[in-house]
Amino acid sequence: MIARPTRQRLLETGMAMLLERGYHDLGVQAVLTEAEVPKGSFYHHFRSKEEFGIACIDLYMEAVHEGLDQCLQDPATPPLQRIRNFFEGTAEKYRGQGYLGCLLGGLGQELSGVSETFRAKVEECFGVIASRLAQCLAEARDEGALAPETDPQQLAELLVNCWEGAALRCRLARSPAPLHAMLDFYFAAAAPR
Amino acid sequence: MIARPTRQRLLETGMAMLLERGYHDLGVQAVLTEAEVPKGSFYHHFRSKEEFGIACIDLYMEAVHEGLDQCLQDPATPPLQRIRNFFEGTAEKYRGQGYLGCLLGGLGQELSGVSETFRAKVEECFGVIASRLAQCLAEARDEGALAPETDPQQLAELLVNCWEGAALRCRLARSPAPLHAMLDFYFAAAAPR
DNA sequence: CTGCGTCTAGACTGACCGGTCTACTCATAC
DNA sequence: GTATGAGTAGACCGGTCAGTCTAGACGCAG
Repeated sequence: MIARPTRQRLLETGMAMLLERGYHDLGVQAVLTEAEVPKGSFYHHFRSKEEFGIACIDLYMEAVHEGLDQCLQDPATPPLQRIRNFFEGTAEKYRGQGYLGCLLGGLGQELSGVSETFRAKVEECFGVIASRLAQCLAEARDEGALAPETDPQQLAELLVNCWEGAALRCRLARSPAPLHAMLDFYFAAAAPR
Repeated sequence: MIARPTRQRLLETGMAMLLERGYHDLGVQAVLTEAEVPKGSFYHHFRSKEEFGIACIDLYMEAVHEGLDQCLQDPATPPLQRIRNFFEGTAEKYRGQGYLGCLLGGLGQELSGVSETFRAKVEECFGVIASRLAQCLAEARDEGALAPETDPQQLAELLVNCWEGAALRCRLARSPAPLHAMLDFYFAAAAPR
């Protein structure tokens, strides 16, 4: 017996609640109540709240990778458009959550001054995402859709960072406008002159 | 008697500690210990922790406005360069704090899902900053340094948002590189083609 | 001097925190 | 049948939280 439902339910509930409330404002008990799981089960599946938080990030990243898989590997679409599709899809996801922004950005901001574990985790996640985008940007460059002297990794990091800024603002303003404005600017600027 | 020293010391201490630890991880007692102030004084000067947090943001904004005053009103410098100077100065400030990023971004991320007071406050602050930048961008446009069809307010909001993203990443990576990369990209892209 | 408001001082309160503990259920193995 | 171990159940623990309360220090007005 793997008791997948309980553990999975905890993670899904936790991921949603962490996005809304952040880490320190979210008590373990609140997750348990929401997921209708007793405390003993929680500490059976997770050694600590911190480990639980990290596991929630892992679950979040699974979804991100799925999105990247779906968008970035479509050979029928030009590489830059694939990237744009990925972010448009992400914006759509945000909409469904009430424009609460990105879990990585949220936990990264809140915890990176206080927990080396979370700081390193979130930083690593951003690096991984950027690397996948960079691959696609390199393709775009090789096809001539970007200037030949482009550094794909740096351009990808920049994209991720600006996206996170736009996601923060979308969270503050409860609006998708900052997301789309940022994408428009970025893709207009990245194209070779 | 205004007892400026105590109140001021609390705010300065609180501002620094909020930047590092965030709101919920920071106990009132920790601020008191650091500032060497007894609890009675704290609740004499502030009605609650929330009011204190807002006051810390106000103090932070005072410094931001000083920076804007210094940089944006220099008639000897072209408008776009003035803006760049402001952000370079801000990056320098971040360096002195160990690259902990921006207090507005930090508190905005952590609290906007949980406190309407803080959400509105931070959103307002970003709007104010963007408006001041927009004025300067309008000047730049009128001088021909930007395309005539530029919307200064939108371009300013974009700048603020992307800056916050870069500031988050600089906090995560403990490095100024994301800040400068973002500025390079922005100013290269904003110039008319 | 007395009286009063501002500010300092810190013990104290009740709620809630993360985490532990023991007891229990139940499916499977023998 | 009995034993085993994963998972459920929630009472309980020490510690910490934001906030309150009473007491006193200090400057000033009369």
